[in-house]
Amino acid sequence: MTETLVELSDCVDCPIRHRAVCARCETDELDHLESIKYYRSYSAGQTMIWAGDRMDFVASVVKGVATLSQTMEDGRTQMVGLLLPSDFIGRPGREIAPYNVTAISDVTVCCFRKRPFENLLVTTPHIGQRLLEMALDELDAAREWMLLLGRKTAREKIASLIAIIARRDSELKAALPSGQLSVELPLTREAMADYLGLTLETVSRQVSALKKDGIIQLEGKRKVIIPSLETLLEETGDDTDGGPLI
Amino acid sequence: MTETLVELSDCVDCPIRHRAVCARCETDELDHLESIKYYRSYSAGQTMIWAGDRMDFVASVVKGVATLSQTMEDGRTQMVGLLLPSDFIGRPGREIAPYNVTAISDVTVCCFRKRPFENLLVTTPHIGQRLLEMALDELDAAREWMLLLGRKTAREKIASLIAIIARRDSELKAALPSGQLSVELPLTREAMADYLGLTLETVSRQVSALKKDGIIQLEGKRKVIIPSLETLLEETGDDTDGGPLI
DNA sequence: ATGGCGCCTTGATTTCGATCAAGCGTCCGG
DNA sequence: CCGGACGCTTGATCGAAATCAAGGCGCCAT
Repeated sequence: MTETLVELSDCVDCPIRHRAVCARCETDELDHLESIKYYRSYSAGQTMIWAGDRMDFVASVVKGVATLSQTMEDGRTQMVGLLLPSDFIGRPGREIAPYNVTAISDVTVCCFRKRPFENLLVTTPHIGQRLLEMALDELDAAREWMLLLGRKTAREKIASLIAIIARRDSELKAALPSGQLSVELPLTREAMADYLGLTLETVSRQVSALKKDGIIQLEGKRKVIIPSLETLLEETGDDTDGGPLI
Repeated sequence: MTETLVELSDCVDCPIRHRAVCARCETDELDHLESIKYYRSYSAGQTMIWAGDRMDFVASVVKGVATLSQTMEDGRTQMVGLLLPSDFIGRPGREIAPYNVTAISDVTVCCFRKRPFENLLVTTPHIGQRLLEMALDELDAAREWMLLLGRKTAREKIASLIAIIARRDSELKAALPSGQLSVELPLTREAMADYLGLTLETVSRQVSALKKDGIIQLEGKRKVIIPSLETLLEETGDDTDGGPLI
């Protein structure tokens, strides 16, 4: 479980160095972080944090995909966050976790003990600044998501999800999103349903429908080929220009 | 429109002084803010900012209620934020407004020119710290809202909305929320529908149903009397203990 | 190899909320 | 005083997604 962590023990070589909460830190600030950090790994399917748990750390996702979700007593669950490498877990000043965090694939996180991290937040403004930026980005994403949940049809929801994943994939690889591109869905049908506020049956049906209509092609259950991003975007219901919001 | 603003020209006497973005500022920091601020008023129903507009200011709501909303080409709209006194409008570093901001009642805002405000953000950490706190609070609210939009029934949505407004009302007045309490809905049925991802007809029907079932009483169209908060909370679908999340 | 399990698909039916439609009360301006 | 706009309610019908149900495929462990 805690296998080859030697390879990522050094902040300078960290794969998420430029996007995570530490992105703006100078070398000496990194040294402080280095001294309070430790790695932890979880295997696919494992619950990393239960809602209601006391949390004595905050963390950055280094590798893998995790979800943030809420569950009602009768079992209805809604995903409220999708955590990818460089995303932040936890909230400074908060004792009790309000959501479940679940590893969707094998996940490695870089943890900071909460108290020392909170102190750093006061002393090194670069961390707070970056954290604010990340929180505002998440807020934007949450609001786009709210439009999806409240007003989009099942088909539009599926198309939007595929587009969202494709977009993030392509900005990760810095690949130009023209022509035919393909995406590996990191989610099961059930997780997609929890993301979109649907049932897994509806997800399955709508994926099949998009395939039948030639909007997407499937390779196995998880790999999606997008012949034309244009066409896919038309199915999302969003503004067609898709101009990047600044 | 810009009538009696003399009365709120001084930060020290400001009604939102202790909750807004300036909450943590020292007297000298307030002086800086004072020098770049100006008030603006809007009347009920007026659109304050259009999505796509260039924004050269950020602002705090001082008085009244406004909404943040997104609209799709075909007219479907989803509210993504409800702005009450002390809430913040705009994002440092952003040029273009991504959402519509609409005054629901007569609204007064305290504006800061964007560039000077961004400079203050770097020089006075208290503002950035408070802004981070507010952003994280909004993120929590957005996530609760996502559960509502994705998984709750129409009846649960209505009950939740009334509970949310009642909660905020009572913490504003610091009134103890025991026994019978009453709430003035600041929203039309249509605005409630946009908040909840419903149609206005469904909102109307479910409000009537809650009334018929004795969960709430109505005084006029807008004033809601809650005989038992307990009973109302049972209708929201949320965890019954309702423990305050820290 | 075989049985079981996890993940997914597809079909039949039901249901909740959307849509279409009519009408009520209040406020406001002519 | 009247007409109309606005906000709201209620009824009838429709439809999209949920629910109920069955079965397929790939994979692992016995």
